[in-house]
Amino acid sequence: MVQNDDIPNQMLVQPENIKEFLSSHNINSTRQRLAIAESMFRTQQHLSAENILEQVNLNGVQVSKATVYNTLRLFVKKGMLREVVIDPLRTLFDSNVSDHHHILNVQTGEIRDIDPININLPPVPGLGPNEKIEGFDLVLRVTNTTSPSD
Amino acid sequence: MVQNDDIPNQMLVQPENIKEFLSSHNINSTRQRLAIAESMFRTQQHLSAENILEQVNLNGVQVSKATVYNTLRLFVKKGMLREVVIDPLRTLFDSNVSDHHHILNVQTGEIRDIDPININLPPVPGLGPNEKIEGFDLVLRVTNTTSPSD
DNA sequence: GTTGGTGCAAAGGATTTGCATGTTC
DNA sequence: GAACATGCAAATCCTTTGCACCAAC
Repeated sequence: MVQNDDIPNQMLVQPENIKEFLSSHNINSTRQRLAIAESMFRTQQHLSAENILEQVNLNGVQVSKATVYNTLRLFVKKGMLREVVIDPLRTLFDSNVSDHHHILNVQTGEIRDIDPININLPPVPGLGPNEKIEGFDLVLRVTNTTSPSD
Repeated sequence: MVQNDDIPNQMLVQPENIKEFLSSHNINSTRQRLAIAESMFRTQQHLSAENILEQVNLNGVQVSKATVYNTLRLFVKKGMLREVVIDPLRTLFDSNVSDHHHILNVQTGEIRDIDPININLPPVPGLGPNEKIEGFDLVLRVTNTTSPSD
């Protein structure tokens, strides 16, 4: 039950800790995985495989796209990463695996995390007799009211 | 401005009405569009382009996949169809364009519509000063409590 | 015959697969 | 050297683009 009120930087893994972060999840450290993990867990963002590849390359590490995908999938399987289905064009990966929801700015395309909103769902009409609610994904669509110039 | 107050089964378009349904949305009828519209609007489902192609082919109409995609996009643009981003593998199209949300059965993969839930969102913490909530997408993840055998 | 609309083959892009290579015992 | 783990080229699959064809005037 690791839940912070101010989640911000707790999720961020310091570079020197990445090796043990991987090993604590039963993942062998390799050059490629370290580079990918560093890009992924250093900042709290929603990144595509393409984004990760760019960052890794900027750090001077040579990795193939296939490896980026396979590694991100591995991280998801190990519970270190969460897959986010918002953008129909690509899968995004979220290093925040705690319970939370998302804000999508439909103008800028920006996606941000928000703390779990305390919603008590009213009785859901269409629920089958044998179905139990496991959780819910919520995406708030927002627009800019004014030009963000001031 | 064609909009019904009680949308439920009104969305289902009878085959003989499909032509005028299209023309009322300023869409010319063609063999391909009629076939696609028939498959899409006859039943209330969430269908992928692939699904539509299968149905159209079953009805003995020859249409290319590109045309299926382009036609579905056209229908979305005209407000006849809604794009649903839930499945990371493919885009789904929902013939229910009224305000509503979705149930995803994580075991079966089934997606169903539910009526708009009357949620009053508490003040959202991470909202920017210039951002206004336009709406929200809600996906309830459900599981089967018992085997659905009885 | 020119203009605009329509359908689709081919291109493009995201993701996965299968295999070659490296590592461990 | 057998068994397993790892990385990536090539394959696959979803979706879009660009252009050929057709109809209306």
